[in-house]
This record gives sequence, structure tokens and C-alpha cells, in this order.
Amino acid sequence: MTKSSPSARERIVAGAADMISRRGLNATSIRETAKHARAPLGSTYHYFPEGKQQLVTEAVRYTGEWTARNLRKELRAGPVAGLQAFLALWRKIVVDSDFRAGCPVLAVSIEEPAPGETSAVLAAAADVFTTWEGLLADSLREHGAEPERAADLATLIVAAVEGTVAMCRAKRSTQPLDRTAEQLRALILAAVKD
Amino acid sequence: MTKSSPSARERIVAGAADMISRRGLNATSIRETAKHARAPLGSTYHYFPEGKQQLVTEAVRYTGEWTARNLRKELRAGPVAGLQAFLALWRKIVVDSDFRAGCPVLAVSIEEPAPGETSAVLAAAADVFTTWEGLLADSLREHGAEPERAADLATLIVAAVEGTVAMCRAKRSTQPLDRTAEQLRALILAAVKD
DNA sequence: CCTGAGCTATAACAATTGTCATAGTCTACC
DNA sequence: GGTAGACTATGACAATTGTTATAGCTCAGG
Repeated sequence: MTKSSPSARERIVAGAADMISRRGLNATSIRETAKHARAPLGSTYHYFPEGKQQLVTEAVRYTGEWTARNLRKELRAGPVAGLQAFLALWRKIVVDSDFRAGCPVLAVSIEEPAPGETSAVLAAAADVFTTWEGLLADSLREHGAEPERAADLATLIVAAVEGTVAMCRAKRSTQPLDRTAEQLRALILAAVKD
Repeated sequence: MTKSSPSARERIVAGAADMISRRGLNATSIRETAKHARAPLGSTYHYFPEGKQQLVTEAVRYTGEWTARNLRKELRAGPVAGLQAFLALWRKIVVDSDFRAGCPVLAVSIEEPAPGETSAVLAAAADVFTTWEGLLADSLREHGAEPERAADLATLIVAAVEGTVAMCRAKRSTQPLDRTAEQLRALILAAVKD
């Protein structure tokens, strides 16, 4: 709830992100995103004249920025606290949805782009991953981690969290999250105190 | 090439796994899997009378077993060698497909099951993940890792590899794989020599 | 009051989807 | 040779897809 009455456009984007995080990119239809946002189908093509690709790209960026804001805030208390918050964020999504929702950025990353063309959606997803990695790596460096190791570890964290969330959905259990949380925490501590 | 002339049924299952690994579950249609396997559409429903769900479930299991065989073999040379082989396997899939293919087990894990019912597909995916984790954990324990830590680390490895493969696709680069490889290798060494 | 822009409503389009039915072909065995 | 069972070929079905077109509404600014 960032606003008391978000605009129809915002509702569509946020709703699309939510639906993609549950059903994947291809199973999310423009008609259903419109219905989900209580907006008419016509409005979708009014706000997003380039069609589905544009809507999905914005949904990916929306999720990326929302998460980055959260991460940035929590990282102010250090990398371990940032990791905990990052994990808690995804755990909440998984649990609250009864293991039906995950990360929309991951979801769009595993769908083949149209032959010949490089997808704007994939590029947005790559940007989001890079942003998340950058935030984590910066925080690690600020707390004494060796620069190269910080970058490697940041990538591992993002990859592990994304993979873990998917595993939780398949297993209908948060056990994978608990396990990777433990391991990643130890890794950060080791990297920071060198 | 495990056989000189695989049966039509095998071709359909293997082809479905490949297509799911590229386009995701919902964008993989039975018509196209049949065409891809040079089998008639009618045959698909002959071999898989329960329809798409059955075909997809078998495709997931097929990938799971194929990978598990590979992993089991390479783990005979120890957990570090097993990890390298596991990573090399996925790297080859990603690179050979020009960053278009990934893991079909991950792909099916992120699609919401029909409301109310628990999907057989998701259950198969969960089984596959658990099998891979078990193989890695056993190997770690055999080489001196503490039991609980072995289980946690095995989960982290599977999750990280799955997430990393997806990130490589989005970024159209193998850099994430290189980075996680480095980190995971160090982790295994530390856990084993304790 | 009128104009025009922003938005909505509704219908249509060609394609594709999963699934089913039915008739035909092939092949191994009696 | 013939018969059963495995497989193929073909076509149909209702639904849903992304997208476009067009006509209507709403409401601020002049």
C-alpha cells in the first residue's frame, strides 16, 4: 500500500507482475491482467500501445525497483541484515500465496525470446538481476569484503535465492529457504570478517 | 545418443523436455512437441492418455534421471568433481542453445497448479530436486562433511545452479556461472576438510 | 455550451490451444 | 490367411490468445 488509490495504470502493472509470478509469462494473458486490475481491456492497449511486451517489461522493472528499494533500506544495517530481509521478503511471498507465487523476474528469464530478436523483457530482467547484485556487492565491500569476492558472492546470493524460491514452490515447503539462509549467512560473515 | 533409434515415445518425451526448457511449460504445446519429434498428434494421446499433464510429468522425470545418472557417475571422483560436472552440464546446455535453453524442472516449478489440486508435475519436480540434493549430500558426507551441513550445502548447490542458469539466460552471458562455480567450489572444500 | 483529449466499451480477426473421435494402416501371432 | 492390437491420419470442438478497430463516454479549459 504505497498509495491510497493507485492509478489504473499502476494497478495493471502491479497485477501483471503478480500474475506472472504465479503462472509464468505465457500463461498470463492481457485479458486476465485487465480483469485482475478491474480495468477494461481497451485501457491496457491505451496505456501500453506496444502491447504485451511493454506491459511485461514494465512489470519486471516494477518488481525490480520495489525489491531494490527494500534491499537498499535493509542493507543500511549491514549485509547480514540485508540478506535476512531479502530472504524474508521472498519467504513472505511464497508463504502468503500458499506456495503459488515466486519471482516474476525469474519467470520471464526462462522463456525463449522470439527467433532472431533480443527481447526487451529479457534485457529488463538482466538489468534487475545486475542491480540486485550491485547493491549486495557494494554493501559487502563497504563492510570489508574483498572486491572480487564481493561480486562473486553477490551473484551467488541472488542466484541461490531465486533458485530456492522455485524449489520451495515445487516442494511446497520453506525448508529450502531455511537451509540456504543458514549457508548464505555463514558465507557473508566469513567474507566480511575476512 | 543412448540408443541408435529411440522409440517414438522416447523421442516425444525428450523433445518435450527440450521444448519446456526453452519456452516454459505453457508455451509448449502438444502439437509442437509432436511435430518436433516427427510423431503424429494422435500418437501423443495414444502414448499419454492422460494428456499433457502426463507427458510433462514424464519429461520432468526423464530430465531428472538423466541428470542424476550423470551426477552419480561424476561424484565417484568426489564432491568437487561432481560439482564441476554438474555445472559443466548446465553450462553446455546454456551455451549450445545460445542462452535459450535452461532447466525444464525449474520451468515447471514456477507455474501455478490448477486451483484446488496439487499437480503431479510439481510433485515430480520436487522429487527430482530432492534426488539431486540427496546425491550431493551423500557424497559430501562420504568425504567427511558434517551430516547436517552436508544437507544444507546440497540444497544451496542445487538452488544456486538453477538460479544461475536462469540468470545466464537473462544476461546472455556465462559470467554468473563462473562466479557461482568459484564460490561453491570453495564452500565444498571448506565443508569437506572441515 | 462546445471542443478535444483521455479513457472505456464492445466487437471482431486469425491463430493456436488441449482434447476427443473416428477411420485407416500396419504388424505380430495363431 | 486372418484377426487382434498397436499405431497413424485426419478432422473437428469449444476456448482462449494478442491485437486492432470503432464508437461511445467523461470532463476539464475556453
